[in-house]
Amino acid sequence: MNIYEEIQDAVVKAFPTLFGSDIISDKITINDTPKEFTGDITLVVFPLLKFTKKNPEESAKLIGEYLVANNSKVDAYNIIKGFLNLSVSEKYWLDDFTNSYRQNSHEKIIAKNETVLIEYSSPNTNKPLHLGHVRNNVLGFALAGVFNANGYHTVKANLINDRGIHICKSMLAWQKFGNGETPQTANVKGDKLVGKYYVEFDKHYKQQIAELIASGKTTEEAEKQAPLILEAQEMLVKWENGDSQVMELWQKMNSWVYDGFAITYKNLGVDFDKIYYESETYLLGKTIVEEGLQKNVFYKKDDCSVWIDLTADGLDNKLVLRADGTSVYITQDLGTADLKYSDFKMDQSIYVVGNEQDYHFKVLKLILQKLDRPYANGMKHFSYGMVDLPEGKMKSREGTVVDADDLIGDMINAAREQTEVLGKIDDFTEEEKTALFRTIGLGALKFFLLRVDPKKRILFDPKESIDLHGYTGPFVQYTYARTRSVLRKFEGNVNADHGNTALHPTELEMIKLLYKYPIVLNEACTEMNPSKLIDYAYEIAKTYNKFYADCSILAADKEEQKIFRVQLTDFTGKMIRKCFSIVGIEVPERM
RNA sequence: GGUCUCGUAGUUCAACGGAUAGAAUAGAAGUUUCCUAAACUUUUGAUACAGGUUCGAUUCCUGUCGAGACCA
Repeated sequence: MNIYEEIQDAVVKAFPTLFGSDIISDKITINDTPKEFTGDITLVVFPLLKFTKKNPEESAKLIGEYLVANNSKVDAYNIIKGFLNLSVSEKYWLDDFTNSYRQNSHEKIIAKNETVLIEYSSPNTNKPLHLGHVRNNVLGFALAGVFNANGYHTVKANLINDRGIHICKSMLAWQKFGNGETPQTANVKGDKLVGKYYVEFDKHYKQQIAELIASGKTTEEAEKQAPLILEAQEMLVKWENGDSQVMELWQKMNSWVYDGFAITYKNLGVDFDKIYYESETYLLGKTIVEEGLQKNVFYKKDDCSVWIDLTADGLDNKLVLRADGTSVYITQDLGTADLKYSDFKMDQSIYVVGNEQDYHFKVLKLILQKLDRPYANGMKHFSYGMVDLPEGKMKSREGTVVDADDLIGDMINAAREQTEVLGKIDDFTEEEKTALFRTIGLGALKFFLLRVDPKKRILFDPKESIDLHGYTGPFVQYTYARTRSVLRKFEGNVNADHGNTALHPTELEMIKLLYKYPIVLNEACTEMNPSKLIDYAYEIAKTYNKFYADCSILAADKEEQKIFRVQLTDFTGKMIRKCFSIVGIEVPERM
């Protein structure tokens, strides 16, 4: 039990004796005391007045006196307006630090017997990954890390959209304009090559539309009748019928893309436990449609299309199978959901997908609930905001995207430039340097993407490079490197007894901050928000740097003081490393 | 047109309904015989607008204006 919970409990227990009435713990609001006031923990008294039947000051006084008298951890109290500020004894904080340091951890994570499946990334195989995917990947990986650190068994899944009309577009364009070009002959990554033909398709398609409009067609007619789109549709039909030539082309081009993706994933440092392919799951949904018709959850229109009426739930009628019997997106998702459950029997199934699909996932969950799927209630849409450019949304077709590989490369170069100017690592080998620049560049990128509330959209200006100073990954990494440097120079036993030295205010602040780790870790999980850990790691780094400036560590006056400060340094470094490792950011020993 | 998000310093982000709205960056001014100055210290600067609920509203409700997404 942490100190916040302990005080809350104590207040609940005190109520009958103090005021002759009961109180439920929900009514008790406990905050950290703002820095400008004396105290550590603040109890807001206003909500309790109904139960104390006394004025704020008197109620606060009684509670304060009780806590000081009955709880050895509470040293003193003061009252300002309706706020009861409690001071926790320095001994409590110090003892907690000492114990945690010995056990090398603050946490007592209880393994939960629950499986959480996290689906993220989920790319299309007709184009390379861009910044939007990078946010998805970084978030998905971090979220899995958060659940894992909280004791859940996690499965990271990637559902690859490897079929459909968009794939046929790039296949067709390559066939028509490619002259047999391959990643080897063109010397580009496979996903880049395929993406090039996707753009190529669109270029020619637009040209044909323009020609048709010039010859008197409406825009709508032109879009439907352009020869290229008709050919692509024909190719899709052939694909669905298993035409051997089309299948061969499809397999060849997809394998190029997978080779390219593998490189990008590796550079990003993300991975997966299970990969699903839509080409293997898209048919499964159709049997569920049959089932839904039998259960009268779905209904069939005269044209044989199948629908579900969700108006009673505040949504619309939604198509689940087209009149020609082909699947729509949601049909495939129904099938994949069943497959995931039969594979992993997960308790929670989290979809890391952009907020543009909020409606889609509401519908998906509702349908599966109506079909009595046991996993339906455990489905969650981790809905994150889009990454927008100053000009607006990124569009692959129009080439207005920030390419993932380019971005990673740019970040690593920026890290290289800034590091070399400082000249601190001239003794590094080339390999060590390369690894360091990668650590810093990716650290900056991931931190940038993770520091924001996932639900909010991010504005990214490619002209302004991602910062390496201030509230950034490298700032925290630098602080870690500092702690390591101190540890390298310290000659002595880190595990020696530090005694009970009087603490400098910044030291105390540091200990209190470190104390919060389990609370933050839990919060990041229940709120599904990795940015909580990012923010926490930053706070630790900031406070440590202040401590570093305020207090001399290795040249401390007394030996016990030195040992304490070295231990604080060690623990801080380990904490930074732990937080960062959970969300997928590396830390360097030197930088 | 319908549904759903979102409007906080010049800019990018914080703030379970709690105290004097925090950071970073940009701007101004400082800190290096000493553990890594990618650091530290000081300083300027914001809740779109109008109502309502509340002891208390950036937060909840209503309307206006503005941005975005989805559904046709």
